[in-house]
Amino acid sequence: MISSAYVATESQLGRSAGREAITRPSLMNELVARGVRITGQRRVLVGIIQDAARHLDAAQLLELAQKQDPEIDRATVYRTIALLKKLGLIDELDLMHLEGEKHYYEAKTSRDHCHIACLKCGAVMEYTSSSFEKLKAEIARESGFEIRVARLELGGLCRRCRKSA
Amino acid sequence: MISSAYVATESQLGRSAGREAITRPSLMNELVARGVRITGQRRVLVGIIQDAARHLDAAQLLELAQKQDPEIDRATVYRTIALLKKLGLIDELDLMHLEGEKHYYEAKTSRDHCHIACLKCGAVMEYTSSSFEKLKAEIARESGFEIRVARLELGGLCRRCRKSA
DNA sequence: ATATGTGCAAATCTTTTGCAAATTC
DNA sequence: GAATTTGCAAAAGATTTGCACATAT
Repeated sequence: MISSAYVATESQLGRSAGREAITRPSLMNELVARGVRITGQRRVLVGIIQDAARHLDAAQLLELAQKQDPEIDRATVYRTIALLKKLGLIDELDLMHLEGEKHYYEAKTSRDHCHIACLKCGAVMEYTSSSFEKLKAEIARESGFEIRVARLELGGLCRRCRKSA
Repeated sequence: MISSAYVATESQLGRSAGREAITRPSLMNELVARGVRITGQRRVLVGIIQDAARHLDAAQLLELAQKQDPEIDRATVYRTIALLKKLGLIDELDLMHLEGEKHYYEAKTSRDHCHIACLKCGAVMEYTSSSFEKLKAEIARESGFEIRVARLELGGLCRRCRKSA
């Protein structure tokens, strides 16, 4: 079993100097702004996703949610994820399928960022870069597509695992 | 149900002038070179993946394989995919989960490329760019990761669907 | 009051696994 | 002949769905 160590983002570490700040708009506010009906379950689930220190999959989200409201059902979790995804408020990740076929979720950030997962220890690092923005613009221009979602995921060996190999 | 129209790659269209050529090394040769045991089933499956005009999921691969050898089993398909993936000979894609949670496979190309899927009609376009290579190099440098696999997938509206919208 | 969301349980879909028989080197 | 691979059938894991009841506006 792979450990789920988690390497903080540059921005979390305050090392994003020189780059635009990354913000995560309030999911609740977004829902209200779009006239989405607010239920107790949605409050709980959205709150957890918003404040999560790491990427959660549906099962983990359910587990955390049930600590606040034991009645919350698996189905509600999936339905809420589907809603947020449809509204473009969360991003879905695979993290290179490090642990089975789960999907992981995170509140959408103001700028797209990529995820690098260590194939050995499972550490996940986030990375933002203006080069990524440029690449997306280039692809949009040359392909004629209007890009709605972008997902860049990388797998490899983190610094520590490279050394110990 | 989303149609699975498929927009050819630049390279397939011969529009890759000015860029390095994209090649798909022979999977069979690679297997032999690595001393992998060659079975009838592997010959069939690898041949289909190699020559596929579009990205196939496990079920489609099974279906095509059974036309050549009705005895081939689902399990063998998955085991072969796992083998090829482990050896780094194929890439796995989600195509933004346009149709459920399937995974799609393709023989690895000499250069990484990204996939843009139309969220409306399901068309998939491939795109290669030196900017992508540069971005990967930048990420590797700044993150300290040794990158083994890269997957860039985009979702949006293709030119045609933008117009008809 | 009415449309919408929820829990429950069962169903679906994709992928994996144990094991005896078959195949490859 | 020994090690590996296969088919089969069953299991596992993730996600979805129908439906009667509950809830938000």
